[in-house]
Amino acid sequence: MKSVAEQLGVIRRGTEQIEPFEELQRKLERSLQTKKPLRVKYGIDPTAADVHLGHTVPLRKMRLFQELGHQAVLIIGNYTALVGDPSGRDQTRAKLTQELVEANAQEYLQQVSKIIDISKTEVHRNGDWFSHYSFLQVMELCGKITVQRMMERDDFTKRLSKGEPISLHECLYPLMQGQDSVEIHADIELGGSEQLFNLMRGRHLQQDAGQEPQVCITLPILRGLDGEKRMGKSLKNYIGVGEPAREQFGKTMRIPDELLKEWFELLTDRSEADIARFLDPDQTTPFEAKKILAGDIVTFYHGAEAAKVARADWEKQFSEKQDPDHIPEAKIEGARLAEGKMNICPLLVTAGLAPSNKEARRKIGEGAVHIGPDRRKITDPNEAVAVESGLVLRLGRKIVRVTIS
RNA sequence: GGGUCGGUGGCAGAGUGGUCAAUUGCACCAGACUGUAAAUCUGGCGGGCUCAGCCCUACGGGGGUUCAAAUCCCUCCCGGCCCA
Repeated sequence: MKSVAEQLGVIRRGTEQIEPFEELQRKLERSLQTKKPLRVKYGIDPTAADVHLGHTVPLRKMRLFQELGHQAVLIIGNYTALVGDPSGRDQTRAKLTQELVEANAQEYLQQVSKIIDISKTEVHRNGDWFSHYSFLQVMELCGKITVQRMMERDDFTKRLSKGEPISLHECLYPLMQGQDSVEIHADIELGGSEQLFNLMRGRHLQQDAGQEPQVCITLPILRGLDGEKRMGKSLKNYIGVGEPAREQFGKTMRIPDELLKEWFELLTDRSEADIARFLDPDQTTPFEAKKILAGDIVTFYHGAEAAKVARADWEKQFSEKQDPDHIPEAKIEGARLAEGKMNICPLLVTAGLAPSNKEARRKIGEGAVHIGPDRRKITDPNEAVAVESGLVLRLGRKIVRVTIS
C-alpha cells in the first residue's frame, strides 16, 4: 500500500473539496497501520438506463480508491430513485415505477463496470433496508433535521421564491442518502459538488448513530457538450459510456475549446504536465488537443485500436471529405423496394437519418442530402433512388451505409 | 375546506371567437464560413400525401355553445398564492 502522502496526492487531484481534510488524513493513516481498507461509498440513482461521462467523474475517483486498495461500496438507489433527488433541480423529478428502476439498475451495473472493478465492489440496493423501515423509523429519521435547515438548501430556496412546488417527500431524499451511509458504515462518500448537503447529512446521521462520520469528497460537475450546462440525459448534452467509438469521438470533437481543460482533468489520467502542453497553443493546436482528448476517451471505453480507427475515420470523413472506412449500417427491407428503387425521403427515414418524411424533404431543400460514392447532392425530394447494398447516404454530418435484407 | 390566479409546442413566454400549426427568445437541425470549436450570416423546426396544394392531430382531460374555439360555458384533474 502506498504511503499516506502518496495516497493523498492522487486522491486530491481534481476534487472540489474534501470535508474535513484532516479526518481523511487520519483515516488513511489508521487504515495503513491496521491494514484495514476504507469503505468508500458512491450512490447512483437508476433514473435512466444510461451512464454518461458526468457520472464517471466520481466513479473514476472510486476506481482510484480501489487501486489504492480500499473497499468500494456502490449504492444502487432503487428507493431514492423513487423519491428523486432535488439537488440542483428546479422541479420535482418525474415518478418512476419500481420495475423500470430495477431494469435500469441492471443496465447501470453493466455500464458502471466499465469504470470500476465491479468484482471487487460491494453493491447494495438501498431498498434492501428502506423497504423494511417502519413508519416509526421514518419519523425518527425525519426528526433528525429541521425544516429551516432543509429549506436553507439553495435549490429549495430558489423554488420557494419562484413559487414552484416542493413535495414533502423530496425532503426525505437527503435523509435517505445519509442513512445509506449509516447502513453501510461509510468512511468516505463521493459525490458531485451539488451533493455536499446530502453528503453532510450522512455525517450527522452517522454521528447520531454513534458511528465515526464519513469524509465527504466532492468532485466538480462535468459540463456537457454545450459547454455550459451540466452533463445530463435530459439535456441531451452527454456522451454515454456505452456509445459506439465513432459517436464518442465525434461528440468530443464538437465540444467548445473552453471545455478541453476540465475534460482532460476529469476524464483522463493525463498528467498536469501533459495537459499543460496540450493546452499551450505554441505546442499543440486546440484541434489536435481535442483529437487527443477524444482518443483518450474512446481508448478508455473501447481500447486503443478502436480509438485509432475512430480517429482515422473521423479525419477521412471531415478533414478529407471522403467516405470513412467504417460506416454504420442501416438495414433496408428488400420488400420496400420497387424495381430496385425507393423514394429518397422514406429511404432517409428508414435509414434513420431523418425522423420523418417531412424533415427529410426539408433537409433536401436545404442541400444537406448527398448519396453514393460521388456524393451526389439530392435536389428533388421525389427522386426514386436506385438502392443497392453498399449505397452510402449522408444527411449533414450523419452517414450510413445501406444493406438490403 | 374557502377565496383567488393559473395549466399553450423541449424550455421560457405571447395570443383571449375566425387572418393560429399558433408572435418572439433559448435550445435543436441544416446551409455558407471553418478546426463537426468560437463568432457571424441564412434557412428550418407536429405529422401524412400524388407536396407552391390538400389532409390529419395539437394549446391539462372530458363535454357543450357556435358556421367557426387555444380563445366562451360546464365539469374533472393538476399547480401557485392567501385564508382555515
